[in-house]
Amino acid sequence: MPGQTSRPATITDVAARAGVSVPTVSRVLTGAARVSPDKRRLVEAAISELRFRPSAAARVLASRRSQVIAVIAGETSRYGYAETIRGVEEAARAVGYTVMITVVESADQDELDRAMSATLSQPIAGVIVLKFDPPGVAALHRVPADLPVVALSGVREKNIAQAVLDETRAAEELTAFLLGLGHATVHHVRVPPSRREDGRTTGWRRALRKAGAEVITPYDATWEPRSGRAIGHEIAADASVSAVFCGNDEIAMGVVRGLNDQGLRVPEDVSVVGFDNHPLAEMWSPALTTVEQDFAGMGRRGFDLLAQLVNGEDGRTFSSERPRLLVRDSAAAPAPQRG
Amino acid sequence: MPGQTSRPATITDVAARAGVSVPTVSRVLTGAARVSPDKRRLVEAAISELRFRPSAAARVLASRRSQVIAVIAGETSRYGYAETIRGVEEAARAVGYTVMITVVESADQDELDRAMSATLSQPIAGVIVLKFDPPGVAALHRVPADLPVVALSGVREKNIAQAVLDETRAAEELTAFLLGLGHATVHHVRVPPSRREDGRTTGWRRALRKAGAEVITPYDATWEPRSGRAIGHEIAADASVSAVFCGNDEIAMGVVRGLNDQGLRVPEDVSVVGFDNHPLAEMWSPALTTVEQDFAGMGRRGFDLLAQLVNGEDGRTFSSERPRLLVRDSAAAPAPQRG
DNA sequence: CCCGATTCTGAAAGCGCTATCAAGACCCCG
DNA sequence: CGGGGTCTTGATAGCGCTTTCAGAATCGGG
Repeated sequence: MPGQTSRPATITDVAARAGVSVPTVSRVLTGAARVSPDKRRLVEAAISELRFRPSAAARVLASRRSQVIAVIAGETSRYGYAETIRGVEEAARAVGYTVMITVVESADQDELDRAMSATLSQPIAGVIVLKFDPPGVAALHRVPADLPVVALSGVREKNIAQAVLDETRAAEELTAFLLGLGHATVHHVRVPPSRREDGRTTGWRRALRKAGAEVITPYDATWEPRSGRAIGHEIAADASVSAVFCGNDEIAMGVVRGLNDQGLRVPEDVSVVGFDNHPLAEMWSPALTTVEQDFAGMGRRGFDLLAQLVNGEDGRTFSSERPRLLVRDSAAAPAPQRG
Repeated sequence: MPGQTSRPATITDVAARAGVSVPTVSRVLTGAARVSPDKRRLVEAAISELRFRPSAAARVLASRRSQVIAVIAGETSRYGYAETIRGVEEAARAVGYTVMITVVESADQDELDRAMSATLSQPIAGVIVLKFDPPGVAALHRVPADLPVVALSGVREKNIAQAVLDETRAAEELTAFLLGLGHATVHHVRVPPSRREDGRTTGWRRALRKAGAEVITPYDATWEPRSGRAIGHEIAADASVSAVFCGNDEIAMGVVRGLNDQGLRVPEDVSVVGFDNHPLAEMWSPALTTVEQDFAGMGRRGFDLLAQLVNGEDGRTFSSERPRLLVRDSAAAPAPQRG
């Protein structure tokens, strides 16, 4: 058996081995046209004997179709990002697609182009952009117009195919919940926003307005939990704060820790709620009241939407998911001595 | 300006526009051979005017070289996995490579082949396997022999290029630290192991043996923090437990929470240490004593190693990283009334 | 038993690029 | 001023597959 370890088998080898023509092998590969059962059997046998694996590069070149999609994101490691990507990958894998990951760290044009060009020159069927942060937003604008693209984010927008997680409504519900507990107002610690104002902040503001509560300028946190801790220290020094809505659970945990550092108890002295339902949120002491965000689900739907676009189906559709409020132990009625 | 929105420009279009031959354009693209400055300028102008972006598919087909690597992992979302992948992507992007992600959920051969074949038929330069769990190990065995491959894991092995994070030593140090605090022995809660015995368990056992301490059968946790909490409940009921070494920080947080649920304090009643230095470990109350694992660094080195292999350089090398012990507040001398 | 309709199959032509090779241009030195 | 380099360039031939397109084979109905 010569050629065992030599170069990988090509479609020509398979055709020769099976005693058929190259196009016939191609036909059984793609399933595009009918092939008689006996030839099909011969071809399949040859394929497995030769351990033939079609070259995606050649395939793409000839067919002008690809089974790869690119995911462009400003981050990959934090909870929301990682889960979203997991959802995309899962849905993609289920239908034989592979996903490429490209991280865009900066919104600067040149850096962006450099980071994206390697990926965009790959043969990809479409792009999914995680529009969670400024680099994501910038990346979205630089995707070539001829490529199908789906944006994933927390806020709806026009003229673009997207899957969204309705942050605004979730934030509004959560804030209203806090207000319902009797807090005069709710302070907000926001995570780095993707635009002038993210959905979480909008929802929070909206709930406050509806209730006629005072809207206090939000604190700005980074993605690092320790930035939340520092803000917790600030908040501890301000006796007017009785309830805090944090942009995500990790920041909320930092805030709680910062409050504890200063001898304040949650929820007895200050109520704190998070966002996302991070796996550790329920482990935290006190268990964090938060709102669940189905990132993986958004990722899956985003892929499904992209698949539709790739197949030339309608694309202006978008799917929104209803968030679920998780009432746990970190929020309670306000303490009389604060605020 | 016709063809503005029509099909993307090809190298032929560029050549025509610049008034040179196709190979000349190719030469400025690849930088493989010298081109006179004036022709180079012409070509570059044509490229940017036409917004030409070379087709990676055609390139791969003609040159038999690819700028894409595949990362195969059993997971993508948990801390260690996500960080490792982040490191790989970072190093890859720095030199113009793109990374493809493939998740292998099961170690079952058929499922594995199905999940991997989509990726392996892509034109990839090499593969990085996260050998953290059984699916990862199984995947490693099914990578075609002709493809450069690097394994990433916590334990060294022979005959394979790999980047490792020396878990065994780290676990040994951490266990020895606990023993040094005066604990008679240290209990272990292990995360799903990648083989008969993972490095963390080995290091723990080794430290115990060296100290002549009793080796108690480990508790088995899943990757879910809540499994740690359940184990915390078990541990609370066993008064002989005074120190617990958890396979990772997330499990440790679960264990601490489980202990708290039963009215036990950490570290006053029981000492608990984690592993990895998860971003929330220092936020936790008490701040978790743990050992830092530079997953991203391992990912970067893994990529560098793979790049060497791809370039035909020696590959048996492997880089190991020295873990760093982080002593915080979750471990203390044993309480006299327990154990 | 003939003819058009239906399957199935193979020859040939690319897909967009790189690799090879040989030809032309230019240089230097004896 | 001729011979042997060194550079730069273009013609040509694929890379491994899919896609026409047309021919061969089979079938059914009148």
